[in-house]
Amino acid sequence: MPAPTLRDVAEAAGVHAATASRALNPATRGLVNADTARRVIKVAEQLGYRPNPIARGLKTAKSGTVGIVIPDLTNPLFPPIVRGIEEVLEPAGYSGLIVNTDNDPRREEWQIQHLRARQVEGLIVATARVDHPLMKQLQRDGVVMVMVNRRPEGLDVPSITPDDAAGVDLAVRHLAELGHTRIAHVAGPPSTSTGVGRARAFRSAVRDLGLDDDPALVETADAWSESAGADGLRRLLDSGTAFTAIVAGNDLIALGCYDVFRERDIDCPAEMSVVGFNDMPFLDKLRPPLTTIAIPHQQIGAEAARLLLDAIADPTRPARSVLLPLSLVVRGSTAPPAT
Amino acid sequence: MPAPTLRDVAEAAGVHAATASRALNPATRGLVNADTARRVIKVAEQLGYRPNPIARGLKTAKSGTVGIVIPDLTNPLFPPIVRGIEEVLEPAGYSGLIVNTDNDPRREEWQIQHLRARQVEGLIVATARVDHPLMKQLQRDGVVMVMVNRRPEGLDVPSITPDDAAGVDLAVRHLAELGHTRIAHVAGPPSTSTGVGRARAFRSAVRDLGLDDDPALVETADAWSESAGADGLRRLLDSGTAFTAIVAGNDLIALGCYDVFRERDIDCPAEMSVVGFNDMPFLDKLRPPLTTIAIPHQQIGAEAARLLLDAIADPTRPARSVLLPLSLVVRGSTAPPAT
DNA sequence: ACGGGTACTGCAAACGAGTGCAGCCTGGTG
DNA sequence: CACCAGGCTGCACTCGTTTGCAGTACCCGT
Repeated sequence: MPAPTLRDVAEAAGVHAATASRALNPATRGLVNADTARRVIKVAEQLGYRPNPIARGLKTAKSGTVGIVIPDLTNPLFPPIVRGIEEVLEPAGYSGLIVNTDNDPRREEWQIQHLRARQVEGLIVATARVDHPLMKQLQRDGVVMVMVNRRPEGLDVPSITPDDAAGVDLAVRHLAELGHTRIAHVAGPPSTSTGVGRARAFRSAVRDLGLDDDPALVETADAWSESAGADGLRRLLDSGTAFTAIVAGNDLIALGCYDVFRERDIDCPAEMSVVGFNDMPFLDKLRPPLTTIAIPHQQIGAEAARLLLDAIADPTRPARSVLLPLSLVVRGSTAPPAT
Repeated sequence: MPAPTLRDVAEAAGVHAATASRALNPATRGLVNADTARRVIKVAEQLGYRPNPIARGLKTAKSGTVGIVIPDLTNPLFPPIVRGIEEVLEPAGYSGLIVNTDNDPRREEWQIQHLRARQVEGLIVATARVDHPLMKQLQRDGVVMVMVNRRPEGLDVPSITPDDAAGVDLAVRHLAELGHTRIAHVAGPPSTSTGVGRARAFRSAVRDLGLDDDPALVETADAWSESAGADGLRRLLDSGTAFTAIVAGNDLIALGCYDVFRERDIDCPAEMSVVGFNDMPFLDKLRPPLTTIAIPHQQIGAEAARLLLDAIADPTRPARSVLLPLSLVVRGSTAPPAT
């Protein structure tokens, strides 16, 4: 038997479809006699009626879906964010459509086209680059969206980002307290807001704490990856600059540092300390376990979803952005410098 | 300006909406004059017309979406599978709706209800338990679905599973070749088909190779988790049974073993070898890097999606199931037994 | 008794696309 | 010249739901 429709319910309850519709919708229930409403609801339940969101969407121009655009679901950074998003979307009756862009702008554009064709009511975007024409375009088109994790510059869009500056400060301060004075930074790619932001924060933290602020101490990796991180550290080491600790742009870059440690027989943490960023899963299983900055991923997702729902409800509301506090997780990769 | 509709296109091309519809649909294009068709298509392109899948879905009772039911997206096992799924869904014009069940049957039921309400055309289910009444129910209801990774017993549903038996055999054989004769198994929970399946395969591999087939050598963990794995190994160790190598039910359980090694000061691999199962990311970064059985996750997902699309196209086609081959990845956690 | 609320409920028209059926025109044939 | 077939195109209805408007019935006050 096909799924019961609103008409079936109405008929069974002896009312017109319109009345049934009103009775079933909490917002319009007040318009119908309380008894009638009760009866309709009971019948609907008995028949196992489920409103057809497609038909509803056609009429209301609302699909009850939002697009979630991430570079790569396989990156352990994102699943918790997605969890957070769904956690708040779901009770609100929304579902998320997840797409991967593989960091490919063409693919991204295609995917977003596709999402828009599917009538998503909003977008949660985790693929922001510093200069991101597509995002500008979307904003002009009046697509409601919120950025997570990263954000483009000069674009007035709500965003949820970890408080990178505070995080970097935490890392540098920790190393300073251990006694390090020459601390290096292997930064993320300058095409990402997080890359430049953390680098900037690093310099200022170093200055604030009165440590050696030597430009030679910062090197940028050209991707958020292990191998790029390893390359970065190699360049740093080869340059001859002296340092006893490293703040890595993120955990993957820190992992790259581990590779170089092994390759060059550097003892971590005895000879060299390193702190990561993000607190990916399983970092505590490394040898040595990685000291890192923890980001409330799930909370980021949840907050982003909340912002998006707000924006959907009232698109005129001014963009609001949230900075989430981070925390330092001390494990085994940091120690006082060798004397 | 609102998105152009079929009517807009028709009007701009000077034809009736019905004609435009036929011209745009490759299947019915033959019904309209080739020139007219070309004109309509061109106008559609110029206006940037995208058919509204909601409206289309209403008429055709097809939503172009399939549900993907997984226990927990945060488990690194699943993202690659999801990638694989989307990889084949996407070119076929379908999208996937991902839901998490948290291994909670009530939640699972609720989520699946929700998916069905959203008119998904099929389900890819990764949460199968050995005895799974809900799946039986769904099958009776004629929901087309395919199982990935695990499968319930006594249910005639297409499924894609790794060839667990072959994988376990690979692991045991590897250890045997290194010279181990007393090999233990920390199995996954018996409520999952993979748990019992691998345990069964373990016993038979051990027998085949003529090693000690001692029931005391297998202990079951009551979850696929690190802590459950650790508990399992502790019980095994405390029982006093002697063994020099462990086949873990999966990588997380192996990770739990690592915890116990540290806790009891056991040197891996010198005193104890261990091999995992699944080849999660970052296993190579552990100390020692974990030897494990690699599963073609992405391929599993892709294959599952293909099966599902087939089943959607022709629901009468008999259930077909696929067993995917595994491979052994030798890293640092296995070595010859201490003499 | 009548006018004016109020409280419901039904009617019908949407939303955007797909589709059976009927009608148009054209060209060819007898 | 009449007729028919075939090739295109348009009409109108449908999918399931929402919603403005109109209508009915009832109650109240004057």
